[in-house]
Amino acid sequence: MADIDRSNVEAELGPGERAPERRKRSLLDSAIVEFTTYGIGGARVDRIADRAHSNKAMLYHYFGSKEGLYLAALQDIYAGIRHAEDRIDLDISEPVTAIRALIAFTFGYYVDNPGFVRMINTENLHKAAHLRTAQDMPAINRPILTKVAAIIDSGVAKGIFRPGIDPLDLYISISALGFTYVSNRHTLEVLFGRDLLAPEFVSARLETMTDMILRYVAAD
Amino acid sequence: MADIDRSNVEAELGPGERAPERRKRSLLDSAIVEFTTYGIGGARVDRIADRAHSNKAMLYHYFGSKEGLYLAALQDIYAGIRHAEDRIDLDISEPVTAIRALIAFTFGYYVDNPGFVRMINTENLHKAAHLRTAQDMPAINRPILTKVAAIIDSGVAKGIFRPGIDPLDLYISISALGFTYVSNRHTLEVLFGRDLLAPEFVSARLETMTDMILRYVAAD
Amino acid sequence: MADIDRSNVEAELGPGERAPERRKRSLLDSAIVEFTTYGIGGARVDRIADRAHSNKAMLYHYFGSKEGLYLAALQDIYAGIRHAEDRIDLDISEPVTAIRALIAFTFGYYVDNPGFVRMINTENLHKAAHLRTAQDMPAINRPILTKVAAIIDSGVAKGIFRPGIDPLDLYISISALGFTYVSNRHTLEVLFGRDLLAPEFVSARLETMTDMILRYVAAD
Amino acid sequence: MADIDRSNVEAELGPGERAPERRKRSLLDSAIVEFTTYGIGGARVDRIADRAHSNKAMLYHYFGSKEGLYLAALQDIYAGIRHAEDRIDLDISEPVTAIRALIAFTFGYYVDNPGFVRMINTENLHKAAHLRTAQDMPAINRPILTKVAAIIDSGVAKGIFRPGIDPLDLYISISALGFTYVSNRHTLEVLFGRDLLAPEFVSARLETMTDMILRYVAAD
DNA sequence: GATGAATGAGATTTCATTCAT
DNA sequence: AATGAATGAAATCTCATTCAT
Repeated sequence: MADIDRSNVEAELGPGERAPERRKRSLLDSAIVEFTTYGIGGARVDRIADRAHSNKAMLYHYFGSKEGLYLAALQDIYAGIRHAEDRIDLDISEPVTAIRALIAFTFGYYVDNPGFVRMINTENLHKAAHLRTAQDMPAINRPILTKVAAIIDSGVAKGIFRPGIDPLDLYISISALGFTYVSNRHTLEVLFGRDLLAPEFVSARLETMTDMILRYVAAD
Repeated sequence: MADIDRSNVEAELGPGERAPERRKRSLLDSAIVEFTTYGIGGARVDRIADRAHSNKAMLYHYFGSKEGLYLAALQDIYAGIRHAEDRIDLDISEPVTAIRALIAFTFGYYVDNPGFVRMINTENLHKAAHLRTAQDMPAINRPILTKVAAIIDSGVAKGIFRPGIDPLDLYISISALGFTYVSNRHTLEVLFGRDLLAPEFVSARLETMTDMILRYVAAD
Repeated sequence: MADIDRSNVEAELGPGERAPERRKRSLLDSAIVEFTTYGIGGARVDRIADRAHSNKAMLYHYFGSKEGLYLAALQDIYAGIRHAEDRIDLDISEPVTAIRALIAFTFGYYVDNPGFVRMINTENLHKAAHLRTAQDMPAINRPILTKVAAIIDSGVAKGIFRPGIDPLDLYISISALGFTYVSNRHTLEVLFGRDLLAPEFVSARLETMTDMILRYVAAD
Repeated sequence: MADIDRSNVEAELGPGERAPERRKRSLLDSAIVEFTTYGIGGARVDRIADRAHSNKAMLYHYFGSKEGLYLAALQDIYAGIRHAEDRIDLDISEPVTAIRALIAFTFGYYVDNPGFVRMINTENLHKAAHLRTAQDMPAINRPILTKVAAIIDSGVAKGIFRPGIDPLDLYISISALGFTYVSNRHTLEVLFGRDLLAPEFVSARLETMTDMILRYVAAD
């Protein structure tokens, strides 16, 4: 599955891992591909089982239903980005550098994990009905907001960022500039004839994003 | 169908419209709701026919297949925004005002037409396979790029915008800042607990977007 | 379907009957055979559809689910005996003759409609869970009790039956003497080596039953 | 398993019983509950194993297949009643007392062992196909017929019973009056609104049965 | 002997599409 | 043009049985 970087998750299982965990893992990976390719209604449990070199009975044994599998896949997707976010190394005392790193990480994650982007879109088409049933999502996602706030505060304290910027609003802007670029690249390509994921355009995009955010937060 | 503003499309039919056109219209409207709610694979032709107070045989008579109906719905969605874009009144000689108007229109269209946003997402999940088969999409979409370019050129000529800004890149930024906000509002709400479509947040968002774009294009 | 006499039910449909009613009828008949042969859990919707020269989709269209079909079959079975009971011609003024006729009818119905007997058994194995959901069963079944009571009262008034006999208790006795004979005939045959449904044993049984009931109700 | 009185069967195992016997015993008990609740087709080996606090592999180890387990359960059920019948203490020289005791035992066994009743019904729904494969059923069941015949003969000899009564026919009548009462109590309750197993109705039923049989056999 | 994991075959149910009128 | 009925194909889900340890 080229689409999705699973190395962080696999790493949680040591050499003592039991086979069932590997089974579940490969079913989950297969499910993510399937759900993000065909949507929930279009996904086929047969294909999911086959792609995982497993069988439908196992899938139902572990996840109960197609919907249960989707929910597990969704939570896995969020666990993946949370895990990655925890590892970003930000030097808060250098707010410009820190915000550059955050932008680069965020955009990079979207570019490297199109499955993540597709899963978020799929879940939004369902009005987040499944995510709503998951536990503690706000708690899990608070850390990233805390990081953004710390960077803003540091920049304001140093007099290089202007005050009054809302952390969530800024985070949404950072996310949006990269997310739509990746998410809508297929229709944009048809409409405007540009292959947005060509390396030169990806790096140009990162530059635009960074430039735009830095100018936005800069003290006048 | 509260979700989707069809007034512009309906307006194309005059008082002399024939009943079949109304049939097709209501099937299309129903299809858009269905496809954007359940995805292509999850959409049910029964529900589409019922919601349109029509029947499946009519649907097949007019659109040939579920896929044909989807394609028609997709083209209808794009016809809607093109139609709206044609009507924006931009005074190119006032580039700041013009770009403000363009941002407001773009964001407003997404907020007012969630069906549009959902359809774009659905089509991107399918890697734009259907849009690719539609004729002349680039030609149809060139006008909006031309407008952006004209605004940039005017601003640069006046010395208030900096040179070197790529029109498509700028347009993607404008679109992205609003699109993800609307598109991902459900998951964002669950993750961060803020109702993004509450009026005060919508207007705050427009302000952020405008501020961000204007600072980005401004000559130093 | 040799097992079940459907002539009374079929008769309700006149020459103006619509095809769908015939479809439902043959699905019901097939279902009764299937459920009484294999039980609810052992019944196969494939076989039901095939036996009715129909298809599974129709079955689901009309009855919603296997369980829904079972419920419809159960109600049909009870409608059948109620219908037949309504037609028994009893001369209350001749209580001995009347009770003979009632016993003969009851036993005869069990012998002629083994599907009825099997369905009752199946439903009792399920603790009447489905029958409980059907509407107005007590109301539908009151007429037979009223008949038994009228016969008893007439006999008592004439001084040939003894007083104090509970109608329901008597009806259960009449039913039981024939029901178990039909219902348990297979195990009884294996255990005791007698083919209970051989004509001579059937008529002997009717004689025993009649004798037993008449001696039981007789004034001393 | 409140339903089924297993004390007599358990008693066959002495204090020296080995664990495997207890395993088989609890699998059998669980199987009887399962088969009589859901029928053969509806029974689930998973549930049987779980209810016995055992596992499916054990079940297959001991009984070979679901069908084999059913057969074992069926034979166990018959062994239970045969065992109990062997213990009835009948004083043949007092035929009225003896027949009263036989009636009371028979009805009591049905009331106390609903699992027995349900199993007989289940097997009859399958046309006794399994019982037929069991060895020597007629031989095993002859003793009860012998007892009935002895009582009749004694009564006739004493001039208090009339001659010409067929022992099997009489036994079927005794059985039937109680069996249907227990077997069909669920549907009867729905149809006629009486809780037949309430103690007062159970004892009234025994009285009716006894009265009916005694009047039937009485010399005129 | 004992057990959790695994699976092929088959069950129920659904659905896009077509037909008859 | 319009519609309810019909259906083959395929979907989701289940289950008796076997395997590996």
